[in-house]
Amino acid sequence: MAAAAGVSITTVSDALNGKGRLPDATRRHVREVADRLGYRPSAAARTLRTGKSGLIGLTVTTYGDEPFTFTEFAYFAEMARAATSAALARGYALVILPATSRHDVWSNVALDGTVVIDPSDHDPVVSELVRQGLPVVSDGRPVGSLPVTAWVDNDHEAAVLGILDHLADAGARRIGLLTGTTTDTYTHLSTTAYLRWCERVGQDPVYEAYPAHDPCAGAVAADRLLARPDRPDAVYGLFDPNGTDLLAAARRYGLRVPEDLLLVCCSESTVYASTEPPITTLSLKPRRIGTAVIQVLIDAIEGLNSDQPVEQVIPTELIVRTSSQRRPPRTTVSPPRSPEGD
Amino acid sequence: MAAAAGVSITTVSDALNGKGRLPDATRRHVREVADRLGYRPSAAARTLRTGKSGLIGLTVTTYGDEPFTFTEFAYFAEMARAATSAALARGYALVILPATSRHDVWSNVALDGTVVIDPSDHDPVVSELVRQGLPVVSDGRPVGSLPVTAWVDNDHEAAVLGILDHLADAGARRIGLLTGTTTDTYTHLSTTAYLRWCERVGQDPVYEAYPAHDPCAGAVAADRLLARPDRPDAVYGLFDPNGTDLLAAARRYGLRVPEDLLLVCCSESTVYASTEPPITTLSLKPRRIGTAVIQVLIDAIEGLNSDQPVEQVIPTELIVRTSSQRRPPRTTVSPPRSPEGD
DNA sequence: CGCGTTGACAGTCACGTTTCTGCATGATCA
DNA sequence: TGATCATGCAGAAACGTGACTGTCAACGCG
Repeated sequence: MAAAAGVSITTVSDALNGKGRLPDATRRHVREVADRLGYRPSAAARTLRTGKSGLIGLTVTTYGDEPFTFTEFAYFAEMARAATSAALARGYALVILPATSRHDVWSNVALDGTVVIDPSDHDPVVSELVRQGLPVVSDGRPVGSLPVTAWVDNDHEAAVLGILDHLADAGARRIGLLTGTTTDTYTHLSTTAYLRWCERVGQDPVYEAYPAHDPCAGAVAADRLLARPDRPDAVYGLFDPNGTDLLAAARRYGLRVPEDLLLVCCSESTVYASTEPPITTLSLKPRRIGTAVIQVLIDAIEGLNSDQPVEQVIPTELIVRTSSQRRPPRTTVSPPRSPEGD
Repeated sequence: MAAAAGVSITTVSDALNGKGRLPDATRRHVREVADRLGYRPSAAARTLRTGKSGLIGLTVTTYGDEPFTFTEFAYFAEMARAATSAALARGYALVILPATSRHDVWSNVALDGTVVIDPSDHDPVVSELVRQGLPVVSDGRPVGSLPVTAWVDNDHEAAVLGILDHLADAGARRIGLLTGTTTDTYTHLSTTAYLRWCERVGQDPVYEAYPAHDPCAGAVAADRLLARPDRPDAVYGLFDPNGTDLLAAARRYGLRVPEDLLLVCCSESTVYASTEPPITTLSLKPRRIGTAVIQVLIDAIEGLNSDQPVEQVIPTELIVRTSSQRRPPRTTVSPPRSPEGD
């Protein structure tokens, strides 16, 4: 390349990167020759020299045996898509990596930083990355003493309390919860918020837990919840498929929604807008979370705000539909209390 | 690192890579020191030296302004997940990249090869990659003279013909099609197969087309289709959300499914198992496609079968549910004719 | 005893950048 | 006119690895 343009390697580098002291004529000449030859600088060599690869790792911690759960819930897909877009806009690309601690894959790729979705307690991958000095930003408040650089999350407790109040306002006397058996932050915070709410209003908790990654178990748990002698007259489901599962279970037991059973579930799926009846959902705003996570991470990579750990709270949105209203449906959108702005 | 272990750089390299002629004692010693120091060989340097990065690009060509459509259809998410798993199992990681021809992102990452989902005609990114000598495998038969290394696809024509026969067998007299306005292979092949089938059996084509990336347009098109004076008594929808859209439209017009209207749509979503009624879907088996694409690509990268271009056809699966059966539903699974085995 | 062979490493180069330093050349100025 | 200085570029080091090549001792064998 340098030879073809009749200049030195230095001149080529300076011309293409806009550095050095070169007259515009030389710069144009070099670029022209580069274009003609289809020359592309080697990313590997640049990474080796500069120490920056422009790559960001993306990990979803999972509980099943499959290494990934992109498709499991719409939340992950939405979040990943937003993160990819945001990273790209700042010149970074996302590498999908497994949450397992198998070093061979992780150490084979030069990363500038990592996004971890819903990290578990004492995640070995996170510890290793932090030890290497790489910034790690998590989607989801880190459990225990996980040493992440920053995190972004919703206020899950406020969201659950808002939903329970909403259901109580709609006339619910005994609100049930469909929750998970896993120990991640989301499940934990949501469940304890529910229990505290029950205690406050003096209602006996009515809930069923199941392994959230098992779609069959969700349907069974929904059925169990509605088969109980202390059957609830309103249910909030923590996971995306709970809405359809609960709807099917209600149908089996001859319960009309919303007349006999009020229903809300946490989901990003649009199918709940056209179920019969449409189901009220809580959106965690994965697009905003994905974008925020990437911005914070890239800021850390580029040393833009290394003063203190960043903790960002994204408000949720309750999309009220027929399933949680005893009165005739109004298709309005009302956000729950959100502790902080964006 | 070399100094810490008291040996030369060469010895470290040989010890960690299992090469050279070293006694096991030295090998163990070096590995022990490496573990203790938390030493990881530089991926960038290795890539520069070996010319292999262990990274595979993944691109979804899109038609909207958003750079990605992972979440748009469950197909993409499933396919991407399977591809990620398969790549990982062979020591490769996936990098999500935009389908745009902006060079700056593409040339900033060292790729060993690329997976392109549903490439459009004369895709500039594909041409550029092939020119660089990188293997490119596409999900979807390439249009025109797109110079991909290999491709994997379903036999969309056979699938459509199978569905139309299935609907005709169930008593349909006039079968309609909900299709797209885009020019991708899937839409094109499916639509022409429909038109040929109509010609063969002597039925006037009844179809509505809409821009597939616009979710609102889908609902409108479904409505249009059922509002026509020559209203079909069976409809096949080419895209994932068509099932719920058509179901909602049928409800508006007071049409019972399957009594007044038979319904099939192409989807990977499980929601159609629990709609009212459950809807028959065609699965393109995205997991098998994603796995196959990665295997073919990595084989090409590693030079395992460079003898000839690989073209692989994955059979589809028709999941028959209530919506396409006039007789009482039997929940059986019957694959359509599939031209080749796997 | 001489010679080839093998084991066990160390030395060195090259991968393709970026970046720092250095060297001409011509212009400016005292 | 000689000193200073900006300009325009070339040279060379370094990034950390992997693949050769080289060296030196020990050893077997005729």
